[in-house]
Amino acid sequence: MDFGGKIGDDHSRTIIHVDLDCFYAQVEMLKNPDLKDKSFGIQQKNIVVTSNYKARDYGIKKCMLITEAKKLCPNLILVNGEDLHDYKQMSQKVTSVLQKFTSNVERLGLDENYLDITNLVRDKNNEDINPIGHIFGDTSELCDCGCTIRIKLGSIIAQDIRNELFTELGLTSCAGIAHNKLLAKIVGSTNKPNQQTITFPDSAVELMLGLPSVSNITGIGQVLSQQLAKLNIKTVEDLQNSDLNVLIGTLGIEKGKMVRDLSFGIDNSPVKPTGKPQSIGIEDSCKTITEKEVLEKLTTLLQRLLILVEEDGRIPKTIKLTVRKYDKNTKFSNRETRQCNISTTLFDPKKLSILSESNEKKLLSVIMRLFSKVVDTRKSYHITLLGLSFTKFIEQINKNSLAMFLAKKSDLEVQSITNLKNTQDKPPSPKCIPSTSTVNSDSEAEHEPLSKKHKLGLLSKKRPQFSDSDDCESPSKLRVAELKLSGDSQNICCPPNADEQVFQELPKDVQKELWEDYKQSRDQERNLYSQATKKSKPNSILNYFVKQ
Amino acid sequence: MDFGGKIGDDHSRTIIHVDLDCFYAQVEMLKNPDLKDKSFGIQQKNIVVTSNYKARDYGIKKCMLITEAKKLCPNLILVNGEDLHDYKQMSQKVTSVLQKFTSNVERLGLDENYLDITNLVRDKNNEDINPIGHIFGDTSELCDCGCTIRIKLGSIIAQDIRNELFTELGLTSCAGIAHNKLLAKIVGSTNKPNQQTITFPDSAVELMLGLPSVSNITGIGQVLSQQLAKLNIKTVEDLQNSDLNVLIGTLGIEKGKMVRDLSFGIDNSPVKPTGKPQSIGIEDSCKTITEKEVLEKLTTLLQRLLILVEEDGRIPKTIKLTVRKYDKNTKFSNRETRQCNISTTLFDPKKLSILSESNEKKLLSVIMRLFSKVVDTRKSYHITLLGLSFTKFIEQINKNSLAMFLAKKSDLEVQSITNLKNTQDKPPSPKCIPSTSTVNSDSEAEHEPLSKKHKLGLLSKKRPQFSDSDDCESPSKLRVAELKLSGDSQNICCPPNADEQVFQELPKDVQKELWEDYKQSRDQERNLYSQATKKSKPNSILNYFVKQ
DNA sequence: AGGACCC
DNA sequence: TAGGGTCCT
DNA sequence: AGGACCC
DNA sequence: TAGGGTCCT
Ligand SMILES: Nc1ccn([C@H]2C[C@H](O)[C@@H](COP(=O)(O)OP(=O)(O)OP(=O)(O)O)O2)c(=O)n1
Ligand SMILES: Nc1ccn([C@H]2C[C@H](O)[C@@H](COP(=O)(O)OP(=O)(O)OP(=O)(O)O)O2)c(=O)n1
Ligand SMILES: Nc1ccn([C@H]2C[C@H](O)[C@@H](COP(=O)(O)OP(=O)(O)OP(=O)(O)O)O2)c(=O)n1
Ligand SMILES: Nc1ccn([C@H]2C[C@H](O)[C@@H](COP(=O)(O)OP(=O)(O)OP(=O)(O)O)O2)c(=O)n1
Ligand SMILES: [Mg+2]
Ligand SMILES: [Mg+2]
Ligand SMILES: [Mg+2]
Ligand SMILES: [Mg+2]
Ligand SMILES: [Mg+2]
Ligand SMILES: [Mg+2]
Ligand SMILES: [Mg+2]
Ligand SMILES: [Mg+2]
Repeated sequence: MDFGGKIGDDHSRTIIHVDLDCFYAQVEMLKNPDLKDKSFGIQQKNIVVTSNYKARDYGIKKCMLITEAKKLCPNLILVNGEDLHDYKQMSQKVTSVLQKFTSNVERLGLDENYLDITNLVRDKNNEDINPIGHIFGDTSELCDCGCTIRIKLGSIIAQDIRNELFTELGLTSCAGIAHNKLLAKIVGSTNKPNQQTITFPDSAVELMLGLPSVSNITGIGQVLSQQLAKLNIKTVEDLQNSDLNVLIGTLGIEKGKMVRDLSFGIDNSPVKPTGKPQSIGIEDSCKTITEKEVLEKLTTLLQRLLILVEEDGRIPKTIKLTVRKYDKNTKFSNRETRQCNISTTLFDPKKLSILSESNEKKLLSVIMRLFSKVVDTRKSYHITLLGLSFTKFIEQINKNSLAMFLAKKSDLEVQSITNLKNTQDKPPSPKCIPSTSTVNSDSEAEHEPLSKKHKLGLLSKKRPQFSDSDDCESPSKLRVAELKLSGDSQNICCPPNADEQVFQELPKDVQKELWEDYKQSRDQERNLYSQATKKSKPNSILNYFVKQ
Repeated sequence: MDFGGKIGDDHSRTIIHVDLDCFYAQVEMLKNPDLKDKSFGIQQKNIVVTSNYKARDYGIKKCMLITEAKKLCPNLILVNGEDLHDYKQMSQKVTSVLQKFTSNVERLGLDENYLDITNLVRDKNNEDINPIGHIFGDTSELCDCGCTIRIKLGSIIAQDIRNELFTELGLTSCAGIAHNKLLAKIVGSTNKPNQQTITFPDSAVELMLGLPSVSNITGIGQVLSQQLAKLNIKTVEDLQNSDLNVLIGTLGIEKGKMVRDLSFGIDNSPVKPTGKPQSIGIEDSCKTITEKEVLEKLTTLLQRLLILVEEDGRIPKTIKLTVRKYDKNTKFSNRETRQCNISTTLFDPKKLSILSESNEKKLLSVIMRLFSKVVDTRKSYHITLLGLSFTKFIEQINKNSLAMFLAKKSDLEVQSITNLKNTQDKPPSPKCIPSTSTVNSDSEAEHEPLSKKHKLGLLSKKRPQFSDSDDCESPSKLRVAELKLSGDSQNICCPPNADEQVFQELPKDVQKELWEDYKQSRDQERNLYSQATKKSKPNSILNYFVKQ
């Protein structure tokens, strides 16, 4: 079943992975353009969580200690990024832009998205085209199953997408295009920032072998890496050459097979459309606070959380408290959580962010009750982190969620915003389109080709404006392009409650039949019965229960 | 917020609870009618899990030890009931019958179902009617919010339902009708077997006070009972008179409020439509088996399990092993479980119950690997129970599940099978209709008014046949009855992905708008883009990864 | 993965 | 205590 | 409720 | 190490 890892490698899909450049830093530069020509980092307590590319020239790394960063770059400017509110907001805008291309968009963290664009590039049978951007690997022998042209077409869509992110939101990004998620993500990281790269299935092994260690493979984390290290498997090559039975022996059949497949660049995991969040939470670490400070902190956290809830729009059903206690031998993360359901009536559906005074007291008392389950409040205690999050929400059925639903079901719907003239005949105008093919991997790549009038105020509600006389065509006018999808199943949707992924894999005629069945069926109201006149006598007596 | 427990008691719904009489025993009597005039129990290892009502006359209780049962009734016949296959099959048939009345049917165990029949009795504005069956409580002062007539109408539907269960499946049952699940279930148990009982909101407190102890309240189990006992709360009256703040103090706000509400008969929990099972499992206890017997047992369990899977029709994604080790101080149940995902390709979609030889070996090896995670197989061990279950399944989108889906969405659709003449003008013919009003609570109530020709062979595929000349009208000819529902929203369905319960609570016009929106929206295929010709140069070099 | 609940 | 299930933590 | 994974 | 998230056990 498993010869060298090549068996079972599905070439049928085309996936784009989009990763924003130094995301938090970009958002801060949009908020304060003065930062653009300076080296700065985003500070969260003791660490620089990310930095702009100018700062990276000094050797600043993500999640570096402030002290170390300052050693490398004494003039480093620090911008506080402990409140993720603005980043989350921008992140959602990014995903919304991507969802205009396909509804099958999966988020990963705040700055990454996978798009399954198979439907957008399928069955074109086109003449060969030149892809946009970088190509990883050898191109002398390419697979002829159809994946090659699809991936090349994918590079055009990726350019579209990145253009749109830039013109609509002012954000630069990287993209990777491949036949699976793993490869798309990894290949996209080979040319940063503000570039895009494709790779074809035959280069997968080479791509994977370029990774420094197995832990660089998405899905292989600390624990798995350590387990593999015990088997003397440290590099991707080690993993490729490992004995599958040995892997299965210690990792189980599931992880064993998966991990080895990954080392060959094989990854059949689907792009799973990300819906509304499963949880909304905030946390704040602190230097060992005691006793009554806890209530204050929690009150503040709750206020902030409620704003996020209001932006989300759903009423939460469950609250969870996270506590980290001071612990000298802090090897393991030692967080503890308690959760409980909350009354949905605590919230005013018209204004989720503001609780009545009494409801706020109630919620806070619920929270403190959770706290007393974690901490023996009779003794003294030292807390180093408090978190609050809501999980589970009342399902919304408003216009918005209905629209969301419709978007999900119409997976074949796509809007292409490619400016064909630009991408075909001449290099993209630096005024509206992030450069790609002319960019090298050196640090000069970081320029942002924004016109002055294109300053996007993050805090202003308006979208960027374009003058008609600009030499860049308006990207907001969506174009219906010329290539037609073959195999279009017009007006066929995945019936509700049906698994969309499964549905998409069904033969077209079966899809059609299922959809027609669904449409035709309508409730017959037969819910009728007649009066009855039969008498019956009331029951009596205490302890009337038939025992057993 | 909480004065005596009366606040927040929602009278708007009408709920029927159906509970089959001595369920396993009834099924065995259908399989072997010779048992009908004998006292017998259903044996599972050392216990009598249930018995027919003839046996109960001797004092046999559910879950009684065999030894004790034999003392009470030395001639007790024992029928082995360790394999639940036939009971599960019949249970599903019961639920299917009930789903003809409303799609909102919630299962509880194998022999109980709740039906929310609000839509079937709503807004009738009818003249008063006489309810069918018993009435619990005082009827001199009844609530005039509309709940009274709805509950009375509910008794007619309950009779319909019980008739249908008897004529279609040969099963007798009890029903309780009230404005919430708690009361419906409890009031139904006041007259057993083969009877039905209604109660009105004003009798709720009296009904609850008739329960011997708080543990008789559904939702209050061993742990909660013990916690309450520590607070000196043992009877329902104790609970009603308890201090809510004290309850909240030890149980938390959630459980505290709920438990006290329950003691007053307040229960706003919705009837949640039961879909396909979340898990399918079997287990077998044994007298401390060792070493290699385990593989044999597991092999047999797997064979049996696969038959259930085939009957379910979905391909499982996860397997779970349960192990109970021998433990002298067996105070707590000490089961341990391990689970893992399994390859969906192990199964032949055409024949789920039969694995290829190599796939069976693979699955068994997966199972044994799970076993070795629980048990240190190097030492000797003593296992007293092995269980295997599948959890998580590939979502089906076949004709069956589509039909299921359609049934769910057409919640207003109902088929009434009432023989109006029978219920209105004369006592039900004992030949087809389970007696109700003529039945007393004595042991004579257990008769089954089946004609000889009405023997239902559980193992025969045929439904019971009725001769045309029978004095009972064919129950399989569904009748459209005379009472029309007001407020019918014809052809309005709950849009997919929308919470049906929420949807049902929306104003009719909003429901209509949402449904119309959904229907009108159709995908616009705009998924088109053009070729691009832009050149780009292939990338190069090993260890090309932009670090960080 | 275990716990509490239900039949 | 059998031999099933559900949802929560 | 905690664990492993991702950013 | 911050301050978020996801799904599994
Ligand atoms: N362990 C981490 C990793 C990242 N982030 C945040 C900060 C980043 O800005 C953002 C995106 O993560 P990336 O790894 O994509 O990093 P950047 O986008 O900042 O930089 P790059 O240009 O390398 O993608 O998530 C974080 O909070 N904690
Ligand atoms: N702890 C329990 C309780 C019940 N059952 C099984 C045997 C019963 O036949 C069936 C239904 O449970 P009931 O409590 O409804 O009992 P019966 O239907 O047997 O009797 P009754 O007529 O009292 O409802 O479930 C079980 O296996 N374990
Ligand atoms: N065996 C059970 C099943 C349910 N409930 C009660 C308590 C739960 O709080 C409530 C919620 O049931 P849901 O099915 O709605 O589950 P969730 O609370 O998880 O909501 P969601 O469906 O949004 O996940 O039902 C219970 O007490 N015991
Ligand atoms: N953080 C994550 C999320 C998912 N997965 C992988 C492993 C899971 O086995 C697989 C399944 O994802 P699903 O969302 O399909 O979840 P389930 O396996 O629970 O299926 P179901 O949706 O039927 O519950 O995804 C992972 O490794 N890490
Ligand atoms: Mg990233
Ligand atoms: Mg990034
Ligand atoms: Mg990793
Ligand atoms: Mg029962
Ligand atoms: Mg019963
Ligand atoms: Mg109880
Ligand atoms: Mg368990
Ligand atoms: Mg946790």
